[in-house]
Amino acid sequence: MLDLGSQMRSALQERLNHYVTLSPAEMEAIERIERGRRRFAPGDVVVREGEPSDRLYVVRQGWLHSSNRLKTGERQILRLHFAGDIMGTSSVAWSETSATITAVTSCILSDFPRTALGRLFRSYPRLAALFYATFSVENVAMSDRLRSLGRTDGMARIANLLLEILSRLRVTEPGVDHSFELKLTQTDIGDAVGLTKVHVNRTLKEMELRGLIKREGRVTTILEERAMIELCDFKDRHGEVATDWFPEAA
Amino acid sequence: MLDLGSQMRSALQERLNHYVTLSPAEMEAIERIERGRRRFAPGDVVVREGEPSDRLYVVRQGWLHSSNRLKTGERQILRLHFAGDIMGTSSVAWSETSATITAVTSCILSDFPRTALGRLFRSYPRLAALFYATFSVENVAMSDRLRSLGRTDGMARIANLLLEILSRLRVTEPGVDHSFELKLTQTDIGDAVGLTKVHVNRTLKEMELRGLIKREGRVTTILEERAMIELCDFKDRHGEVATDWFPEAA
DNA sequence: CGTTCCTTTGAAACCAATCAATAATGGTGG
DNA sequence: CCACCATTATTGATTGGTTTCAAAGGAACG
Repeated sequence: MLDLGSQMRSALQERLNHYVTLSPAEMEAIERIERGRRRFAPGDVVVREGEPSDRLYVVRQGWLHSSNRLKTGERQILRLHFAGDIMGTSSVAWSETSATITAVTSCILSDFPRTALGRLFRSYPRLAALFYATFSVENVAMSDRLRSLGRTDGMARIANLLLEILSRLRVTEPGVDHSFELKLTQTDIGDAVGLTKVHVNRTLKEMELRGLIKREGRVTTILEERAMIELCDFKDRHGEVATDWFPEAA
Repeated sequence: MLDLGSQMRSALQERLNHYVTLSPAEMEAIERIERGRRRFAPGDVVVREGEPSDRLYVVRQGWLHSSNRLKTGERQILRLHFAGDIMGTSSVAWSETSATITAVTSCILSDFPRTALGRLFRSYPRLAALFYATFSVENVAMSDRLRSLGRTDGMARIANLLLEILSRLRVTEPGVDHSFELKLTQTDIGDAVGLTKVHVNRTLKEMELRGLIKREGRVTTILEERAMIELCDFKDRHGEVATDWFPEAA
C-alpha cells in the first residue's frame, strides 16, 4: 500500500508541480483541499447523476469513470479518471451532479466543498490559472473523443481509447510501458466508445489478429503503438502545458 | 447594425452580469480584454488547427464553429460559438491551436493574448471563478454531445443539435422563440453530429414528415419541442449557474 | 446568366446492432 | 480446496441504420 502521509506529495501536487514549481503556500493550499480521505470499492458509486452536490473530488489513488444514462437505460461513459484528476467540476456551475461517478478499481478520494475552491481562487491566483489550464486540457481531450465517436469506425475508436489510457497511465503509474491491466469490461469499453459489447469483442479479436495488441487475461499490451496511432489519428494531449501567462505565485 | 459603443454592454458582459452583478472595476476589466475588434465574413477561418497562437477570442456578434479535421479529410465540428462565447481556450494550455475556428455568419470578434487572462486572474478572482464556471458549463455541454453521438441514432442527434442551437439562441438573440435561421449547411450538420450529408437530408425530411419541424428556406421552426426533447433526452444546460462559492468582487 | 455550392433522391453495399446461446472467468461459501 | 453462481467473454445468424456512389434539381452569387 502506498504511503499517503504528509511527507509525500499527492498525485495532484505531483502533477501541478510538473507544470510549475509550487510555492510552500500553494502546496499547503492543495494539501488543505485534499485533507478528506474516502475509500471506495470497485463498482461503488461516488455520486449519482442528478443528486444535489456542492463537492469536488480529487483522485488520490485508483481508477474511476463518469457516465450519463439515457432514458432507454443505455449508458455513455464520458471520461476516465486517474490519480491526480479533479472530478465533479460540474459542481462549480450547478448544485446538481451532471454525471455519475463510479469506481472502477478500489480507490481513495479526497473531497471538498466548492466554497474551498472560492477561497483558493482568491488567495492563489496562480493555482486558479493552473486549474483553468488543466480544465482546458480536459476539454480538448473531450473534443478528441467527440471526433473519435463522430468520425471514425469501431476499431479506430477502440484504438483511440486504449492509446489514451496508456498515455495517461504512463503519467500517473510509473512503470507502465506498453502493457497495463485493463480494468474495464468490454461492456464498459463499448459504453465509452459508443459500440455494443458484442462488437467490442469482435473488434478486439480482430485487433489481436492483426497483431496490434495482445491480451492475456486482463493484461493488455499495445504491440504496434505506431500503427495504432496511425489508425485513429491519435494526438497525445498529456505533455507540456503553457505556463508563461500565469500570474506569480502567492 | 448594432451599436457597439462604449455605453452598451457587450454580449459577454451581458452574460456574466446575468450570473452576478459585476462591479465597475470588473466591467472595465472585461472591457479591456474586449478592446480589439476584428470582422470576419462567412467562411473565413479565424485560426487554423495546429497554428501557433497565444490568443483567445470573444464573440461580439455572429456565429462560428470550431472543428478538427482527420487525416482522411473528414471533419468533426466540435462546438458552435455564439455572441458572448470565449473561444480558443486551448491557448491557455498550449501554444498551438487545437481546433480550427470558422465564421459561419459574418461576425465581429475581440481577441486578446493569454497574458491578459493572467492579469485578470490575479486582480479579479471572482471573474476567474466566473470564467471557470463558464468553462464547466461548456464542458458539460460537450459531454451531452458525446452522449448524443455515442448512444443515439441519427434523428436523435439532429434533434439534439437543433434544440441546443435553439436554446442558445434564445439567450443571445432576443426574439428567438421557435424559429431561427439555420446558418449551417446539411454538410455542416452532418459534421457536427457524425452523419453524412445524405443521411442528414433524409432525416430532416423524415422529421418534417413527422411534424416535428418545419423548413422554409433557411428558416427552421421547431414545431414539437416537447416531442423532440423526449426523442433525444435533451437537457438544457444554459439556465442558472451556482455562484455561492465565488470570492467577493474586486 | 452561367457557375458553384447546396439540397434532394435512388440503389446497392456495409458496418454495427440485435437476438440468442455457449464458454470462460472469478469470486464465494461450504 | 472445490463446487457453485454470477459476471464476463465469445461466437453465429440475422437485421437494420447509415454510408457510399451517382446523378439531378435548386438556390445563391458574381
